[in-house]
Amino acid sequence: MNSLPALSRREREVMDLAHELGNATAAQIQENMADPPTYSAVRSTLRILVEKGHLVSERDGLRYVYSPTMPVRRARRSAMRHVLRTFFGGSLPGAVATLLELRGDDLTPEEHARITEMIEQAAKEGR
Amino acid sequence: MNSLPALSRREREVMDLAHELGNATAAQIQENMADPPTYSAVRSTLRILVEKGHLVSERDGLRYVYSPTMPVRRARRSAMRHVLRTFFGGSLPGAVATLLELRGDDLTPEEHARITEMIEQAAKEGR
DNA sequence: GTCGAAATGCTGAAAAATCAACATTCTCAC
DNA sequence: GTGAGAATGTTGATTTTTCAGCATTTCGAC
Repeated sequence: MNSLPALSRREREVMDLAHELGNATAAQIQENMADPPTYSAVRSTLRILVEKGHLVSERDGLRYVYSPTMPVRRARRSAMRHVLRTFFGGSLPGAVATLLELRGDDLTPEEHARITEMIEQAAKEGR
Repeated sequence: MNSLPALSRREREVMDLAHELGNATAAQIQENMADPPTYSAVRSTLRILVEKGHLVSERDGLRYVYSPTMPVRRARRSAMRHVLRTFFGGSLPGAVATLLELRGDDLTPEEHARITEMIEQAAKEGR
C-alpha cells in the first residue's frame, strides 16, 4: 500500500516540519530546523523528497512551496498508530493517559477527572 | 539534557523494535524487522547504538540482551509530544480523537459517544 | 576431546546521504 | 535596461551509513 521509499534522518526531519507547517518554502523549512545546514543543502533534501514522492512542489510566483503528498488524516493516523504500537503495546488507555499528562496543567480538575474516568471505562472494554 | 547522538534510519528502526520488545537479542530484533539485513549487519547496528548510548547490552549466558537506556515513561512522553506537535498542532483533543479512531470498533457506541463528548469538553478549555 | 551450533569480534568495501559551491534565472525598483 | 536581491538548477566531494564476510569464542552432545 504505502510503497514510498524510506526516509533518511534529514529527510525525516524535513518531512516532520512539512507536516507541522502544512506547507512551506525552503527558507521556512530552514528557519525551523534545529541545527540547519545551508540553504542549498535544505533545497537538496527537498528535491530528493519530491523525487521520492513524499512532497509535491508548487510554484508560487518566484518560489516553490512544498507540501506533503500524504493526506493529513492518513499521516496522523499512521504516526499515531506507530507510537501506539511501539511505546504503548497497542494500549489505548495508556496512550491517552500520556497525552493527558503532557497537558495536565491546562485542564481543570473536573475535566481531568472526567477524562480519567473515561479512560477507565475504555480500559474495561477496549482492551 | 538529552544529548545522545542522533539516529540513522536503521538505528531508528532498531530502537523502535527495542522499545516495542522491551529488551531483545540480536536475533529477535532481526526477526521483527520488515526487510532485515544479515544477522551480522543487525549486530553492527546494535553495537553502534550501544556506543551512542541509546542501548545497554547485558550478557545473558551466551548471548547479549539489549534494552533502551531511556526510561520507558520518558520515551513515551517524548514520542507522544513529538507526534502531538508535528501532526496535531499541539491539539490534545485532535490527538485523542485520532487515537480513538484507531480503535473505534473496540468500543461500544455509548462509550464512543461519551469519549467524543469528552473531547469536545476538553477542546473548549484545554487549548 | 572434538564436532557443530550459536553467538560474538573485527574489519573494510559499497552505497547512500549530506552538504556546499557556483552558475543561472527571475523579478522588481530605479 | 541594468543592477540587486531572491530564488532555483546543477554538480561533485566528503562523510556517514549500511552491510557482509570471516575469524573467534562458547557451550553442549556425543
